[in-house]
Amino acid sequence: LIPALVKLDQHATLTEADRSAFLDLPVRCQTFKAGGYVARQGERVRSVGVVLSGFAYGSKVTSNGARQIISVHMPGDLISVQHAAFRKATSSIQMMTPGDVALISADDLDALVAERPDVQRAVWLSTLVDGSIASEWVVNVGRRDARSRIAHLLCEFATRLKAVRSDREIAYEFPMTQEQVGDATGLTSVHVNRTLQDLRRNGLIRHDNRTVTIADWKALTAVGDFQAEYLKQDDVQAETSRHRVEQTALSNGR
Amino acid sequence: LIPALVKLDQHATLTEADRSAFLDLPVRCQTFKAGGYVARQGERVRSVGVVLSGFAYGSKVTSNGARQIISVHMPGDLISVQHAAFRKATSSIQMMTPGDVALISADDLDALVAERPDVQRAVWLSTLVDGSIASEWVVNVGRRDARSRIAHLLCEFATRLKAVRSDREIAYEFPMTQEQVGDATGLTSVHVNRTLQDLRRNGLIRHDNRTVTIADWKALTAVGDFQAEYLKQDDVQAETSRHRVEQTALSNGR
DNA sequence: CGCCCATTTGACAGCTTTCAAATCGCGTGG
DNA sequence: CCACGCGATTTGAAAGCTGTCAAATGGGCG
Repeated sequence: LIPALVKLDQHATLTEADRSAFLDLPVRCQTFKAGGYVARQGERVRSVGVVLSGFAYGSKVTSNGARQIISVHMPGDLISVQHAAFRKATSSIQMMTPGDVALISADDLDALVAERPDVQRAVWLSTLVDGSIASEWVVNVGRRDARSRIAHLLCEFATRLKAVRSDREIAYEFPMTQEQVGDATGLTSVHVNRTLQDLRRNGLIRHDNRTVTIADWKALTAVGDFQAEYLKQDDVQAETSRHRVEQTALSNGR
Repeated sequence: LIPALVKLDQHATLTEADRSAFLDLPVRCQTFKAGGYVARQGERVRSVGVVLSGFAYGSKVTSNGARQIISVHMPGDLISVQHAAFRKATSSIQMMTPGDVALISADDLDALVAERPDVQRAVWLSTLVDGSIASEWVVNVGRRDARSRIAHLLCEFATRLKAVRSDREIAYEFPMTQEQVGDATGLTSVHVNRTLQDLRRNGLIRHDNRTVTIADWKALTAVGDFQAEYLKQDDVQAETSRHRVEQTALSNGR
């Protein structure tokens, strides 16, 4: 649970007791293959998840069979929190790549946060960031053309993966197929393909297989109309938090 | 703040002490005219709001000048919670109609929820519902055609306004201009106009001025691919909560 | 080496946008 | 009480971005 704790620690000031109480939560780790369901829309939900490795995504399917990806979850992210809160999955969550997810009983988490307001606040704020990302996605699919939508998605990934280093080429593992990019941006895989080629021809990105490299960050953020503020990842604070968290983890033998 | 308390009470079991502590929060009421800004994107935010009357909406503007409405807020809704949590507005919030908003200092709210985990949970869960709505909007603008998008929006309004009564025509005040409907659904006002006419010609709705009446709820939900579960408004519980809340309010003289 | 899934390509259709311009609705001032 | 003014609604024609439908190509894994 350490990667999740690092993220939580960014959002609230947790005490050592808070941190170890969180780390002491009983977890059930589960390994999924790509495409495996962590939750299915409509099902009863009894646990929240923490992505330990790999990528996951949330999606809904419309009555005419189209799929829309509504969220992407990276290692350390809490998933299914909204589902667990109401004990019902309002969307499906699947693995985008093979990976491991730690499952925490919703009852256990409820009990923990009822006892520890700062932990509750940290989890809460992490869900608020998820909401902020969702809002930006509404803008992305609602008001941007294909070039911008895809550019924006690539920028979001780079930022969330903390792959952005000033004045250097940015490269990262990009786990989505072109069809999934289409499902996330409200486009067809065919058009994603053509748009990706266009981005490549213009020297903004390169991509071979599963790795994307952003050749011109400034230009790509301009095309994608990307401002990172909505992700509000305070990296400085994250560094200090990681430090504190690792000490906690060591002292707890995890 | 009573309407907000009613909504919060749906999400957690609050004690009398919780309720009166919430109602005792210092508030500053402010009257806005239509179009007035409750918050501007990028600004520092020091308070959360409660819509007392009228409708509000959140929006973002893209670099090429297009506006996307990302949320609609109705009387009783908490607004700007995400902004207040990070003390910064990541979107603008404006009134859609003239109305009153109660402003609560973010510091005061932070202090309250730090003391009262159940209140924090209630506020948290209300923001999770907002997130659920935002996710559904991603689906709406990403994967549905104009007819469905608009039908879905009308269904969402009817449900959130609790205007749905079985086997009867549904009528409610609809505060959005066609341009705003376009901004919410990712369409142009011109196309919204044509699509509304289409919906009307097909006998699904009628609309004069600011009031919409849904002539065929079943058909409109089918066209809009609308399932109300994601709004998870438990009306039964809401009724009992309202009862409790009004007692609290009376005993506090509000 | 072969199968399967992801990527790529082409031609064409179609939903939505664009750009004006006309009309309507309604609050305001005369 | 009626004219005026401005924003909202309507309408038309044409352009455009994106989708659809196949079919070919490519790449990775058993």
